[in-house]
Amino acid sequence: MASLADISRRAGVSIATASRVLGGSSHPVSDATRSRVVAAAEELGYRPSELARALVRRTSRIIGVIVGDVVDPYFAEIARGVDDVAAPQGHLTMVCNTDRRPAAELAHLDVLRDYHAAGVVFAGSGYEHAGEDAALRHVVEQLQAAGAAVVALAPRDLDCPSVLVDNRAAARDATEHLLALGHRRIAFVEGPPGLHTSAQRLEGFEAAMAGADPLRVPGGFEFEAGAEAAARLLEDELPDAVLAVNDEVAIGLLTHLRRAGVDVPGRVSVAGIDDTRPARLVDLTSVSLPLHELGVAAARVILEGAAADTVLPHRLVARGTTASPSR
Amino acid sequence: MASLADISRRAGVSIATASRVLGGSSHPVSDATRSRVVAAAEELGYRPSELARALVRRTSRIIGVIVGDVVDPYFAEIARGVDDVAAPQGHLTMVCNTDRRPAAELAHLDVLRDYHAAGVVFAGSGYEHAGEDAALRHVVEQLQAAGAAVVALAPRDLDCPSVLVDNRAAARDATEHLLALGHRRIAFVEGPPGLHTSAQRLEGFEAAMAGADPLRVPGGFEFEAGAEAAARLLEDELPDAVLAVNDEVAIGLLTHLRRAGVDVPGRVSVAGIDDTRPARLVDLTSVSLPLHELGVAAARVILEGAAADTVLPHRLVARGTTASPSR
DNA sequence: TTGTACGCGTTATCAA
DNA sequence: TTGATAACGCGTACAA
Repeated sequence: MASLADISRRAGVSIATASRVLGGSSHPVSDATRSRVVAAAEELGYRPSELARALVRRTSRIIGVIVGDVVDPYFAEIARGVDDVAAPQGHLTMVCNTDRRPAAELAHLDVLRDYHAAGVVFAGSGYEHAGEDAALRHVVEQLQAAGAAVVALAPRDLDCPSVLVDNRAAARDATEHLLALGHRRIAFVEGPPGLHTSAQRLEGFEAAMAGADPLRVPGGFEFEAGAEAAARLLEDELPDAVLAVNDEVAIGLLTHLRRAGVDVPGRVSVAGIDDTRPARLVDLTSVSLPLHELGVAAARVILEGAAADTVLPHRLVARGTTASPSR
Repeated sequence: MASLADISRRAGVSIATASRVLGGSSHPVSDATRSRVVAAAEELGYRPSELARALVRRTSRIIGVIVGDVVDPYFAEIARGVDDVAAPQGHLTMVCNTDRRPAAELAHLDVLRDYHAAGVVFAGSGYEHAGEDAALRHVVEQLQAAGAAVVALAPRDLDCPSVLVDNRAAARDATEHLLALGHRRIAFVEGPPGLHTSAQRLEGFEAAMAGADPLRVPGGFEFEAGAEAAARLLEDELPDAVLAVNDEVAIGLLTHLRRAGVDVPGRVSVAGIDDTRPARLVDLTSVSLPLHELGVAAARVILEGAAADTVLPHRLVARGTTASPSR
């Protein structure tokens, strides 16, 4: 690979001038030499070393996206949004899988710092009173001290800008949809305990159910949790409707109920939150969250210094799994 | 951030010795000084700069995964597999989204080269007679010349090791499943034209249908293509069964058929290939491909020099969308 | 307008 | 066993 030294030699100029024209410096260079340098670079197929550049500039063009699981469409959509604005600007998106383990998160953050990442996006929510919090805050501070922009796309106990959705309102809207259809006995399948997002969605549900008869079932964020919740629900008396903390769980629930011969939405209505692609596949009523936009916004905050601390809008999408009680 | 120089000063040794103990060199260092260096590093929270290290070693610990779309579970599973072995070894996984455009692929490869990536994984298939081929081969050669390991997980006209699945056999197995159920008029919804994978799956279908009555419908790799294929099928006489080039298309087909009031599998059987998570969600018969393992294998080839040019096994998974013709 | 020379943080070669 | 010192490839203050 041709280096600046090669170019300068070939163009008969100093390494500094070569750097100035090729690095897009504002330092004046005569048109004559400029074109000579450009020609030489062209001929040798010059490409600046991002490594060397990052070393001296003290910041690379790497953006890390911390996700719980790339395979989860919630995170994939966000990652896609980040990459859609980062890639055209020559930045590289590092999708860091934490497998939903705080320790893995920490490890990834370390590596990101070692590469002098330009920015870090926390795609998922943090835990309330997490033990790793001190260590986490420490790395984040180091990252920021090194000039990296850190953005959170879900509630986290971190001192950084954020772009959020209103989880409480999302859950409330979904619950009100169910109420408006005429349901009264509504169950909520909860998310993983301790997660901010879980708590907020539960709050939204309970707020909307004030006065009514709120039922709570433990759950999680994954398909299996939905299936288990369905089993539990089937043991007791079935409610009129169920709102799950997210689509994944709602689909697990839906699948299990239907396999057990329960008519959805005839006997029970089912709704989720997130509106990821699978929701559309099974015609699930859900609350559409601007996931791709969340990623786009995060990238803009990092690369263009866009304003942060905003809340993006969501909207309910009524589909075939919710209906008025049949009588 | 503390550098080697800081450590060496604090421990009262030269930069060289500090590097030797902290960099895990085999060069002998007395236990006394070694512990002094370790202590100093501990106190200052030393972390080697991956950037500087990569610059001198001429290779970074970055692995690029070229995918058509991270949101597509096919690619997400592969990326996850790569990361699952790369992360524990301190390597960073760069998921590069090409949006299925060869030009974007090229751009990403350029950047990967500029960062001296340790390896590149091509997750998706290449096009037959693609115009970008010359440029592509060129970058790949440069990458390899720079010491990067390149691995393809689908047929590509590239001079590099590969870990594959047998697409022909996968399509054949699915077709034979349909035949074994008693279907004769079977349609195949094709993939994007020109893609190797599309061609191979079609071949497998036609091979199995030798003698029978093969029907072909143009398609693609996405949900919408399945819906359109369903519309087209509904115009003419419906076949007994349909095999789609992948799950995504099969699900589009399934959804559209059912919305049109067609009984699946009562009237028509539907099957896909890939067995991504959505297939399980809608109880779709499919051919399970070892996607995660593909990613794992690629990472092992890159990081551990594992043997390549292997073919991983697949297996048919019969579910609720296929059944014998009812009469 | 151009060039010299130093620094970024490592690794590696060669002496001592 | 330890230490100078030269790369690696680039940006940039300073000098010319």
